[in-house]
Amino acid sequence: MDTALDLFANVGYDAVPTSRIAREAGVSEGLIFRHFGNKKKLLEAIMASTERRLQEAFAGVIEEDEPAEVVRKVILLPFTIDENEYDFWRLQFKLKWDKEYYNPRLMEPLIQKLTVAFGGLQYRDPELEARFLEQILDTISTQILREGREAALPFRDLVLAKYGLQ
Amino acid sequence: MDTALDLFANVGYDAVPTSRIAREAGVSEGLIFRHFGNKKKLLEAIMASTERRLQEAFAGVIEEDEPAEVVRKVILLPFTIDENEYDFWRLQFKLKWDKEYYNPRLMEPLIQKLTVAFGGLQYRDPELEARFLEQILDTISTQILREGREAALPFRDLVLAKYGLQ
Amino acid sequence: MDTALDLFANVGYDAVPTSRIAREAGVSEGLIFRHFGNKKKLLEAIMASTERRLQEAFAGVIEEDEPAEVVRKVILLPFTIDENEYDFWRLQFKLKWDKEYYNPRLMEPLIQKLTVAFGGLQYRDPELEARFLEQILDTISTQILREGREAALPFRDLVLAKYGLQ
Amino acid sequence: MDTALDLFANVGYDAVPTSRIAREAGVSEGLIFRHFGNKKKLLEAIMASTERRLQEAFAGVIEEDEPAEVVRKVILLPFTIDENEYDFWRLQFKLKWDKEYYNPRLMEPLIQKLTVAFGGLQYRDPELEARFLEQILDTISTQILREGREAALPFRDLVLAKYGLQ
DNA sequence: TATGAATGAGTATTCATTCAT
DNA sequence: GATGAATGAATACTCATTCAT
Repeated sequence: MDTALDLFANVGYDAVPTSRIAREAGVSEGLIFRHFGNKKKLLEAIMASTERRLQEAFAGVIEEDEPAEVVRKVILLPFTIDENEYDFWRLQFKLKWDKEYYNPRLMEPLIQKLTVAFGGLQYRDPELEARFLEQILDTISTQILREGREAALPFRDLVLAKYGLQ
Repeated sequence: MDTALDLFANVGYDAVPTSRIAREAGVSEGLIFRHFGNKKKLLEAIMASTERRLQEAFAGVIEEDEPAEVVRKVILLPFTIDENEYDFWRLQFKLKWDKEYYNPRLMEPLIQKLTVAFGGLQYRDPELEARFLEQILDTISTQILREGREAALPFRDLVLAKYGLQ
Repeated sequence: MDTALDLFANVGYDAVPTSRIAREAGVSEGLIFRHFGNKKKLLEAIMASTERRLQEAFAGVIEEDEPAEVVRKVILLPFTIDENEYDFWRLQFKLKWDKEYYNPRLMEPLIQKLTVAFGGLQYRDPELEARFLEQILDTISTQILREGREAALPFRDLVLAKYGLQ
Repeated sequence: MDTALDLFANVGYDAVPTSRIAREAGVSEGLIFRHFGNKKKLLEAIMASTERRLQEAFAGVIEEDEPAEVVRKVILLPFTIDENEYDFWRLQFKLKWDKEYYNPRLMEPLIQKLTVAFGGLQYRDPELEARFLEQILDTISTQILREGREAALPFRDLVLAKYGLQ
């Protein structure tokens, strides 16, 4: 699964043959099918952890109750991703364009938490503001995944400033 | 090329066989290769118009000189895309994750125009602000391409308001 | 036809596409088919001159009547081939292994002339001797076509000596 | 490999599609590529045994030390080829015209053995004589492969007689 | 559990040939 | 007479999947 994740994320699901996954993983090609049934189910097995990983990532935000802190923690969220998980998130972003794997529902808990926070901070349209910040997060995450954490630091500070934080 | 663009954008370059492109285009498969040489060159032929299309899209902004108007026009830019070109831009966004086809240099003219504008508007770090707005553009464009123009209108107004416009 | 001869002889009939023949000949691919009908007939058009070329090559021998001179001239025959015709004969030799194009009848005039000559020279089995010398000719021709005229000179002298000539 | 050898030898490498090889061999086409990588490597796998087969064929000659016997055994060599190997040698002869597969070095051990033998027999230019006899071998082999063993017997006896043997 | 040989449907690409101009 | 766009059957090769061991 690690090898498949690496290849799916960096080469592409359709572009990578199961023979290559097997070779680079050092197992027989047959084993992949014995284990996962078929190539698509291998992808699904990898994607299955998405919900759990998101929950883990959101945990710190969800248990925070001070509105300004919620916003700050959300902005810092993309920088807390473990570098070992970059491939996983890269794959997520790539698959966003395949309707089949795009599930906007997964971000809802974060959106709701943010909506409450922006409500507390007296924003005119808290939900719109929440959805907008989520998009900015998306953008910053993309930059981190493509160019590395360092490259995104100026944006982080700019966004924090725009929300009157730090 | 139109058929290929449609399929590459909505199904995926690697996921779509040349036989399908030929069938849906109503030509023989051989013709594709006679004309473009190979599948990759067909993609490149499609992508070759990127620079020109971007220049056309940017034209209205580039010739504007009033700083606030520059910013406003940039924010409205994604809404000026012809719906016939949606497939083309969808393909662009999909291929962003393929290093081979990602060329950040293409956005530089817009970034520079915006930098000058934000300078004129007394922003503290005009270039950073320009690059940030470009990211927001990216976000809004993504939303338009995935959910349609209407869905992005609230964001447009929010962003305009944040920049003190309208 | 010149280009096709070159390519058939040096690359191979099946290995060379008509598109390449057309390109290297500087004509359109269509013209080949307009002119010759199909690829095989192009080959046959080239091969059609075989009989005439052989007759021309044999002419000097046929009109010779002195037995020893006949043998000598036959031995020297491979060295009289015009270098411009090497491709043609290379093609002949290559096609010898295709039953379809192998026509042993063509050598009969030479064999008969040699048989008479060896008869006059009191050889025990003139026809066998004639057929044997023809094979040696074949061998020397092969060497000339593959390594050049110079490389075959020692053999020529050896064979002349073996037949008590020069 | 047996089927491929048969077809390459009797139809031609370029003229025979891998699909036909697979069909006549009773295996799937994919297996050919799984096993040999590509068509050319299949040919090379067949040709790889050339050196060994030649050594086996030469063995009887190499261990002979009596000069006249060496010459006799060389002349008889083409008649000792197992009929099961005719396809293999036919392929060799066909490929002689492809520079890529023509390796004159392989005959050197035989040439050297013959050179020594002709030296012992007081021939004026032993090496030239050796190379000439090799050519005659080539001629006789060609005849055997094309017309069968019987057809070449008269030549065998003629050549033996010319070298004062039998 | 794990392998690796085997498969057959598919995939990009080639090629001889046709045809309208 | 000559072109070049177009074709479709074929061709080498790939790939997900199966299966006996």
